[in-house]
Amino acid sequence: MCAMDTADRPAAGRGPCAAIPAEQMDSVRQMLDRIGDKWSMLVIAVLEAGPLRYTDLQREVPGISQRMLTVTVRQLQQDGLVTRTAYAEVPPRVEYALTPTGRSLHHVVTSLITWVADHHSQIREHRTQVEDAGTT
Amino acid sequence: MCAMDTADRPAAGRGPCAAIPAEQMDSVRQMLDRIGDKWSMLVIAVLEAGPLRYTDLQREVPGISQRMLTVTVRQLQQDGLVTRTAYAEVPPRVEYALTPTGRSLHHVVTSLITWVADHHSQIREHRTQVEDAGTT
DNA sequence: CTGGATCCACTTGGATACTG
DNA sequence: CAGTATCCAAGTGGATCCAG
Repeated sequence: MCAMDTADRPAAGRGPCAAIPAEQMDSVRQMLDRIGDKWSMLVIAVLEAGPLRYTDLQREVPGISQRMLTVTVRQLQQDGLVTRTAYAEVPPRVEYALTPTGRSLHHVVTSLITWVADHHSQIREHRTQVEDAGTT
Repeated sequence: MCAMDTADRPAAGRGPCAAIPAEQMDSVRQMLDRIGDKWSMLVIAVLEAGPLRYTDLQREVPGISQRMLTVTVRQLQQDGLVTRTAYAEVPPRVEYALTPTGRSLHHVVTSLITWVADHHSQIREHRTQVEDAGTT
């Protein structure tokens, strides 16, 4: 897969499929601002196992504050990645679930988590090595 | 992986492998703070096509400021994702390239870009729909 | 050319308290 | 239970000037 088409390569002539088609560039950046923030990915990952209510969601994503949970799910809702279903019951119950679009993120989330699992120790190691090198 | 099985299920007790192993949870969050920031992914994506020098890098990532480019590449360097090679020439030349670890991110970057390409218009659409609904 | 350094606006995110 | 509102600290990121 060659990252979409080769519309134009104005920059240095670096082969047929240099990087991102540069039109996508901006879209990618925008979406990174959304799903690449501190919590969205985690919420999505957690919701992939099935719908969850507010409190459960907060418990499944350790460290998230009420504020950020609220903000995050509302954004994801606006983007059409999750749905919010409120049941008018005596103890209010609200359930969040992934939309098909949200579920389509599965592959991205999975590959990310897999990668992190494979490399995070290596990266932490390298980070301290660099610090130690400065001690010389 | 287990995060994708049994889509329907009561919310509460969700079994032993609900989503992320919860030890990974924190690692994933930390790494998201790194590679999920505004520019790292873009820089990595651009570098996948081959080494680039500072100025070229800045041109290939439209919108990035000098400061953020410097900050970003330095972080990626600390994490062992890119290398920085300075040539002691008359006009200083510095080249940045991916390390094997950095290259291992390829799959993540690719699936992300692909996903964005597939869904960003849909998301933008949904976002405006929500806004319009509020106008009612 | 390749940055480092500084100033500053804006955003993110946590803590807390309060509401339906 | 499921939020909302507010305050506040820290970080992000852009612009600009400066230096090797």
